[in-house]
Amino acid sequence: MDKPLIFKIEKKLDGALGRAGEIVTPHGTILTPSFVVVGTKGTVKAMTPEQLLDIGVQVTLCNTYHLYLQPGDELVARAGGLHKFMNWHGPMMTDSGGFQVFSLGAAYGKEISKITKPETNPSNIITERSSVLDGVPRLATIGNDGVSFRSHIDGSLHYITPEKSIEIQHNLGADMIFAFDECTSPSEDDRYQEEALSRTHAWAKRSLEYHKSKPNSQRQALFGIVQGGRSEELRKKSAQVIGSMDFDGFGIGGSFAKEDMSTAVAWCNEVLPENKPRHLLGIGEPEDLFMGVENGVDLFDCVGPTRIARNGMLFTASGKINLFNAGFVTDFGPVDSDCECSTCRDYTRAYLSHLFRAKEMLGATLASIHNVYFITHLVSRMREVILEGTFDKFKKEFLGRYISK
RNA sequence: GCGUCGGUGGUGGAGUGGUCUAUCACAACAGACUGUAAAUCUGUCGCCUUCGGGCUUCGUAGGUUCGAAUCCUACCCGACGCA
Repeated sequence: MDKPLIFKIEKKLDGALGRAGEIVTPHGTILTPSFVVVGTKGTVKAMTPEQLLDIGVQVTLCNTYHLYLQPGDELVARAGGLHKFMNWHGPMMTDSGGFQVFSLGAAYGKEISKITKPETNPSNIITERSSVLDGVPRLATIGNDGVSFRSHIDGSLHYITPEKSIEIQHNLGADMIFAFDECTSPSEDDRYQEEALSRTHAWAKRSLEYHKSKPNSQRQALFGIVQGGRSEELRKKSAQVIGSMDFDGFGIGGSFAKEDMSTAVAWCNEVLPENKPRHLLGIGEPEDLFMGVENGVDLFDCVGPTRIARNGMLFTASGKINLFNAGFVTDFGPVDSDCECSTCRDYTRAYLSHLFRAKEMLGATLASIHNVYFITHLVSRMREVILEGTFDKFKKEFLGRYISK
């Protein structure tokens, strides 16, 4: 390969931004749209890479910030790179640490995350930006040049700049890496959104320049990240600015109010170059995946399927179920009778219920296998129906049955 | 038989005269979780309620006291010790 990434569109959705295609990376080809399973610390929690392959997972995403702190990116490089270190030999992405600017900074200690609820508690609104919140020091503070992080593991102070993020990601060696960005909350005011956006753009440029100056740019693709909050003007401006830089692909970032998400994604993808892959960062509820695919997203990653699995919540064709609920104690049927995963084939709801109540770790594994299978196959099914020309029908059938809470 | 200690809500276990429906933990019952500080977090957890409150509980039965899970007496039950 003379380029780190080749993207081809096979078929577009009529009258919409959606498309099916493929991304060729040094570690294999990803058929898109595709769901990227998150393995933050170099492991998809509770699962082995063999299980991921059995399920049909095509690509994983690990985190720069976490691996930099532990075990350290230089150690991973000495181990021969992250693919070898964690025994995942397929396509891999790393996030830049940009999300931790948000989750350990402005969002620290507040009930805000990727999706901000409209009825959010007033005390969660971000009113000031000091490094101390109610007497508790935040773990991240933002400067124009980079971000100071306090390690959540041992409290030590670290400073990450766009160049540092890329350097770490070069040491980790993923096929697709991300520019360092600042994710903002929708509750920030317009002035702050604008200020943060210009910082993200400046950081994107620095990330790209540093990346291009290194030989790793021959084998690692760099994605720029579009921000801009809920403003159409800022989203489109960001898509324009980031889209015009020489990135190999693009991420769409931000923390959304649920009802803003589809418009924000559409604004970005109307402007972003069509011939490069787009990744919607951190989104993974079934209804959101349909929205994203329809609006031209090729890749999604999300901690949801694995996190909720570990907490006993499983996807089914008719909605999520909580295995802790009393009714499942004696339910000897499969988790989802329509599902073909090994958990549904070989185990019952009653057994999983027992494992969770007994705090047995196999419960987390079996539940994760199911949820990852469910979401992975949902998205790959979306690809198939785009190719078959029956996306709308499939969407209607699925969402007609699936009750989201 | 005598003696000692002890019997508290589903469980363990605090509390030893008023602020006690009774700390806390577990269990149970529900809820949340979207680029993972997450095998985590939150709520409920005697009965009734028009959500203001009302009623009933600390082995059983009496008693002392303005007031008892807390003090006294008897009984029942358990553990240990001595016969």
